[in-house]
Amino acid sequence: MKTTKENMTQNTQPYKGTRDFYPEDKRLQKWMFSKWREVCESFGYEEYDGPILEPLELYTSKTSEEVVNEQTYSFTDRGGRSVVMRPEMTPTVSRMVAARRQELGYPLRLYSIPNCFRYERTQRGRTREFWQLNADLFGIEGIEAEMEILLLTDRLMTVFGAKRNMYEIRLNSRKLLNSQIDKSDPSVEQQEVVRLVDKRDKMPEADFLSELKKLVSKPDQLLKFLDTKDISNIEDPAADGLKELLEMAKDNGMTNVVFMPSVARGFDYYTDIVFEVFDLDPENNRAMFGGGRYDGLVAEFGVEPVPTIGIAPGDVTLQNFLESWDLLPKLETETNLYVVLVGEVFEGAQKIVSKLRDEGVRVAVDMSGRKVGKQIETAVKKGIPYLLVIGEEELKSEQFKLKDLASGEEKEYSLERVVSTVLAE
RNA sequence: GUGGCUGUAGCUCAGUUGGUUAGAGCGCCAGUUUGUGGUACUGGAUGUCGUGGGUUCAACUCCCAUCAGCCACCCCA
Repeated sequence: MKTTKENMTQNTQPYKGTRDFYPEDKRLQKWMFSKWREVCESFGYEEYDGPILEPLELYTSKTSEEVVNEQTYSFTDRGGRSVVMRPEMTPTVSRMVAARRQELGYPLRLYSIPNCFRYERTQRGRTREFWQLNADLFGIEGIEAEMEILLLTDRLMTVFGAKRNMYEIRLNSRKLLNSQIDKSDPSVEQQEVVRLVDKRDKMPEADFLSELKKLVSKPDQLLKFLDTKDISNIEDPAADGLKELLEMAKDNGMTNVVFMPSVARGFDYYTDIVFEVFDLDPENNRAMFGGGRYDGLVAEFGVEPVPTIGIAPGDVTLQNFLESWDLLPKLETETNLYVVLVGEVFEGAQKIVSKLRDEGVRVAVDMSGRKVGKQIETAVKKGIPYLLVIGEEELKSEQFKLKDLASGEEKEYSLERVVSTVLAE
């Protein structure tokens, strides 16, 4: 059978919206995830995981309608069940908490880094498979939970080298927003107004106003609220928590936490405090990720409610952020030593190599039989820092030529010195 | 789902008002007498010009469709 060029290109491309992770890409991902883990664990969050596949019902009435109806990868399994590949993690973790509602200790701190799938048109910052950190705090009703999540969010940015002038944490409250909507018109459908408010910055102001007038008979009260910059001007009991939270954030030196009445978030399950982390780079001015309180979700599984607040930063948006602020590190290969073989010494060299591995050196052996120059080129290409030459002479003398590939320096060492030199870095 | 832009070697691109053997740089491979790379020199491979159809004596260049990528909207990580 003839393989056509067309087939070749199709076969080597990853499926639309997914990414192949070659070693240099995977290194970056591992680096980001390890930072996420480091920060979460420093707050006492424990890692969990759940299945990629979930029954469709898990998402109906929990996630936003559009996400469930139009953006899921779904299929019917051989038993006739509707199955989806998880578009987000929150329903899964809520299900898990509900299942062991009584035996889990509260406050319960959980985090996970799941890959999620959404059938969407791809664009900057948006793929069809993505990873997101989900960190959730269960069992605390008070504003202290929000405060912890804000501190966590802040660290999740600064751990990557982000400065406070690079991003802003914008706070609002669904409860407050709904209360303000009620005041302007008690009969109005809150959810629709919330959605409209969420879109305000992205549409012409005139359109926003005319849309708003369709939904609210007396929009002036609401507009006044939306244009409020200083929360202390708002006299509404629903704003109390927010005021307290802003005060606490300020006391903790978080100068980039602000009140933003237009922040609403798309998911239906949020109940009170919501927030978004904004990239302040004018070239990439957008919400990177958000979070908020969703006190009702666990109770959807028929158990007593568990107050919950969580955040979910994504890998793609984070990477865009780090790129635009030049915060991506140069990551090197995990391998620290490349062994060049000269002559028929493969078997003899294995004993040396095993000793090196026993000492914790990560060694790759070139058994290609190519000339030394070619073997060195390969080591350089892979970015391996050290090179060890093993031939008949070395096996006899037990003295080895260790080459520092960056400087080009080469020295004769005993195996012991090889180990200590290579691991010194 | 809606709209805009783009699609020529692995990568970045050039390719004249359609004209007959499609180019450059980088990269890649090989060699410069066989145990040492990153410089230099020499040589080499690679593309049915995203795919399919149409117009034409002739298409990489024009038209249509399709796929893919990018960007914005929608939604959201």
